Amino acid sequence: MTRRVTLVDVARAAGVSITTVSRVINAGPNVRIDVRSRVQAAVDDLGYEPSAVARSLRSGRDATIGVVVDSLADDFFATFCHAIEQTAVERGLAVTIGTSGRDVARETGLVQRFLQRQVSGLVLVPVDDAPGYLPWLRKATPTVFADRSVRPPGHDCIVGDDLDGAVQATRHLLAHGHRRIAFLGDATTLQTARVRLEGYRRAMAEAGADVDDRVVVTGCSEPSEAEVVARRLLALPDGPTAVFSSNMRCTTGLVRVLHAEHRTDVAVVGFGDFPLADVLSPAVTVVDQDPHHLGVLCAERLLARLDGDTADPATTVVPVHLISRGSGELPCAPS
Amino acid sequence: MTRRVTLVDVARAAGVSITTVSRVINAGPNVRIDVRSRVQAAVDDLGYEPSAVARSLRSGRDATIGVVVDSLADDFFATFCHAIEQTAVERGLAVTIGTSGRDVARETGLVQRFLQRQVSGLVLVPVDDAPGYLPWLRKATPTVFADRSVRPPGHDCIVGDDLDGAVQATRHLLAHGHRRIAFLGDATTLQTARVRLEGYRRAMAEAGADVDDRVVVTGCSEPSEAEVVARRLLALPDGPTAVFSSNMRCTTGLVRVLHAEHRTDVAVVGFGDFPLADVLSPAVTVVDQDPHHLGVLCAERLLARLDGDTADPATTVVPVHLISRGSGELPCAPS
DNA sequence: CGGCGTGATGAAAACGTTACCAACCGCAGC
DNA sequence: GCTGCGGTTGGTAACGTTTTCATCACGCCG
Repeated sequence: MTRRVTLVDVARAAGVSITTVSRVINAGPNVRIDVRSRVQAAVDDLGYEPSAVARSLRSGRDATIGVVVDSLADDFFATFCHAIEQTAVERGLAVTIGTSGRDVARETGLVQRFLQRQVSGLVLVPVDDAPGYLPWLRKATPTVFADRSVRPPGHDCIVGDDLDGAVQATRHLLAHGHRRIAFLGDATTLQTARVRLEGYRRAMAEAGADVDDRVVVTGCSEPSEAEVVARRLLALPDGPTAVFSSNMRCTTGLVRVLHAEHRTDVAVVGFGDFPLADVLSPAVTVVDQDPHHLGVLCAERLLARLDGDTADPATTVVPVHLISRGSGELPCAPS
Repeated sequence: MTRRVTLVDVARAAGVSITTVSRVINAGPNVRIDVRSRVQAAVDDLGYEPSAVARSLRSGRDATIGVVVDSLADDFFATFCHAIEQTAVERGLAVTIGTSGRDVARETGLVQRFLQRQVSGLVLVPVDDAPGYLPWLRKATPTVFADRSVRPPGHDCIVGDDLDGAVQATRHLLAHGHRRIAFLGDATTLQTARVRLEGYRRAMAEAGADVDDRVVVTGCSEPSEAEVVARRLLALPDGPTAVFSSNMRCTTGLVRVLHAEHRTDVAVVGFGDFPLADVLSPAVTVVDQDPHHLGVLCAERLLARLDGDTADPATTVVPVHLISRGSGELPCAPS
């Protein structure tokens, strides 16, 4: 276990002071060309690598951004994180990722640990609308909330247009003659789930269609739960002729059941695109959120803040758009 | 911008020395009960949070593990990372993720930066078999190589049984009467691609089946490339009756083309499971690698090393198994 | 010829923590 | 009463870097 090579070692080898070495490392000015090369030689020779930790301590900021998402096993969040990593690494920032599993306590713990780490910035997908850690980060660390916004206002948030997306999806099904449209969604403690339900109800009301609460199901957070619910819905005597599945996990569960039961008569629009949605039979019509774009926007906003952008924090609503592929255009079967 | 609360502040508030505060924070022994509570009160009062950076500098180790994968947008690696994060966070370790994009230079750069950060350990999916940075980390930082092994030996590697998986897949197709079996794979600079091709050739030879090099295609790293190749293969006058697609990206491209051209006569076995593979028509037979399990194994091996396990580094080969779903069991059409 | 900017260099003080060592107290044993 | 010891404390030196400030040599201008 050999000791780490430090500035002191390099300085000694080059016969200069550590200050000079530091200047060379950081391409600072005011170093004679011959000294510079002598130091550089010593650096290469000894295999010196600067200690990011010491730098962080000295500067008070870690060149890292912290990201908290629900889960990395979810294609949406994985793509989102990928976009952030891509954007951040270009700027020399590392990305530390934590998964909350939609658990408030875990999320809070992760944020706390990121702050202890003195990360330069945070990108958070909050489980709760009003996270308890909000006071902890007031002004201290630039933070961008993603996918779900937080209260009170005064924070940067970048979210998809959940309301409009849900309205579009529901209208689309209505336009194809459906009236008995089921809603499948996550727990309404989640903002996205709540807003999408609201959009669904709004579009239904607007069209004068009755909403039968028996076919409005919330609380499905895993595909397996969605499967159970989907089976139940399809087995109803006066079952729905169409389903608006308000998130990707529900959609995969639903699609799996439809496929297993060979039900090609039920129309489906899902919120959130997913790989191979176009290869299913029928291909699945979805409202696309573009997680990659969302990630890029979050990273860029954060980088701007790190660069000193002091504009008022704002909530950016990213438009979503419907991709017709077949499942959403199935006509309403005459009863 | 208020200054950070440090040990000094707490010490002053509690009327003790920073040493004592440090002891209280770390639940150290030899502190009188009343002093302990007085300090604790000051900590709570001032909202003191220990600086992870200072701790890292002092201890010489950052409570972080670095992970480098090809891409987070790939379901395999995303699930893999998720498993690592889950396992690591239980032990109080943060996870910093970098994506190499299968670029050796980027991979090397990421490793270098992780080392500068003095991460406690590394989990790497190496692009190259003999990474140039190997000497840099000799003994310094516990490292586990995942998915692809490295030379020379002497490192912990945890890989799937690519050879056996490829043999299984090819035999499976042979067993269903196919002789003209195409191979679709990534660039052979990648170990996995190379070994899987070897497994394919071995199984073909073993069965006495000819390998027509026109239907052996490597170099497809993206679904879009695989699509182009798949179209070409299917258009051949004496096209293959079956395809062994040696990675998930190829499989999605291939499946997309088969679906678009309504070719349900071509048998397919893919290497690497993917979401909804069971919902396609026909459902896709795959060799499953279980990325989650792989991630857990990597994390556990690394944690063991951090705990001082000094057993000889070893390469663990995780068995893979074939999941029959339909596409691999299509019989060979009589010509 | 002397004052003086200017460019190159070094010394030393942070950053916030932990760990070693010394100091101190009270009490038991001789 | 003195020694020794265990339980508590505090002082201080690291950890490796950046940054401020001082120093010094040099050449230019008045």
